[in-house]
Amino acid sequence: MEIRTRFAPSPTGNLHIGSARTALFNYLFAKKNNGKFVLRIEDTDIERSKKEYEENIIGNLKLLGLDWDEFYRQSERMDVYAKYLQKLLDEDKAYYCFCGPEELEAMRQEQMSRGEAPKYAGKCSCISKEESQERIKKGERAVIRFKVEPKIVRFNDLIRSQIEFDASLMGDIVIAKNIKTPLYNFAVVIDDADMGITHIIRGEDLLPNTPKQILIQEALGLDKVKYAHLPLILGPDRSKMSKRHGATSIKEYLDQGYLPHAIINFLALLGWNPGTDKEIFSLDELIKEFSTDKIQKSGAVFNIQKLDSINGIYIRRLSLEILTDLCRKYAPEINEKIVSLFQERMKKISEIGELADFFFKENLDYEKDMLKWKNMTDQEVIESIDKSIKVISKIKDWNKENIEKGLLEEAGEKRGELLWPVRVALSGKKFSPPPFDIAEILGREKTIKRLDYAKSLF
RNA sequence: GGUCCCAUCGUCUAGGGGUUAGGACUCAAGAUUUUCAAUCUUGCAACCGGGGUUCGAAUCCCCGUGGGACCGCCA
Repeated sequence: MEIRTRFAPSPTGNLHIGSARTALFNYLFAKKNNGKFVLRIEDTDIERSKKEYEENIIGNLKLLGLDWDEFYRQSERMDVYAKYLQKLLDEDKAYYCFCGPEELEAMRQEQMSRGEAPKYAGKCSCISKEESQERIKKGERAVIRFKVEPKIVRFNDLIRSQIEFDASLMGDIVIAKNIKTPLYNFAVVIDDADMGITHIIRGEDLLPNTPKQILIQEALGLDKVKYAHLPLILGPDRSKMSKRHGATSIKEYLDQGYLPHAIINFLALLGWNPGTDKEIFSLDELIKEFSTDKIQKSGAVFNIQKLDSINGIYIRRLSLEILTDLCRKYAPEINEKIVSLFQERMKKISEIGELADFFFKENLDYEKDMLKWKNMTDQEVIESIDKSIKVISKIKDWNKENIEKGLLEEAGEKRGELLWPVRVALSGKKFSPPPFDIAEILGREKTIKRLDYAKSLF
């Protein structure tokens, strides 16, 4: 039988880092098994669903390389849900509930205060079909509740093995606001069956929904599905990662200059491992190596330093041409020559702006004391700069090899004393690529101009 | 509070009865550099606690403890 997985986000926000990993695992599992990966937009909540979020999710999924084989939108399938809803109603497996929100809330509070699990007591379950039809006709508002059978629901989770819930603790659940507006727990079950989904891979936060969905599935006589509940991605305080922990959407990381492949690689390692020491994987390699029994049971803290480190590796592997292209987003005037100086210094592409800014500034702004190597005196710095200017003026073929050769010869044993002031004069920074490389790109004229300026500070 | 899930360095993890408990990130030191980065070498650093089972437990079992998720007419 063909393996079919799905990623089913609701378009109520940009693609979340945790959702992206869920999508990735679904994708990997499907591809690994020569199956299909389905993307389904869960937009039954028209209030909260926004087109822009759907576009963000779709766009970022594509950027990450997680292409889907089939696409669905729940809002376009309302008639399907209505059909099944009616079936449940007809078979007395669901009923209309006329209880108002206030009434329900009061009941909840009371139960909570008694230390009980809040659940609907089933007040409206005995209203006859005729009566409820009449009341609805009269315009009374009613939701549809599913009759939850009080039994132990057991299922096998690919990651956690046997799990069981006592359904008698749940109460009858609301599955639709009305016949035309189904709710999450109902719509998923219909869709997963309808779309032939064989494996549901999703976040652990949905574990408590599973027994409800299984019960609905059984009531409708639909095919069973296999489950795999992924551990959550955690913030530094070990709670579910959320906005207060920092950036949570893929877009924010992309904007900061993290590479899609690096993000994928990092995400894969968050809660999964290949069982070997290998850590750098292409998407294809991940497909090859992926297996659910290597998925971790406990949550994984999102460690930005690890992401930085992986991103650095990917940046260093990029061709200069591609990297330069990417850098232009942050520094439009940049060229390959300059980028080459920073390729091994970047953790993320966005850093290029600050790293290379001194190439584009007319005047550098730095403390004059920065020009001093160790405890040089003012006089020594001036002499040192003079020497450098002299050497630089005489260089015939202007390239870094010759500049280096000339300066090094002049420096003799005292490299720091000669080279440090040049570095600062040319870059205005303490940390920079070698001054020879900078000088070469700057050109003789600008190089001397900057050295003159440095001298003028004294 | 109820239900469910989880537990190896600070973090991500390997290891599933006998290991000097391994790797990666971070951090520190060294080599290389005039600096930073990159690279290489070295180092610091962990089996939540208590009981069992066993010749032997990080590993199996039980009980604690700790952490988390969920308890919507959201998904």
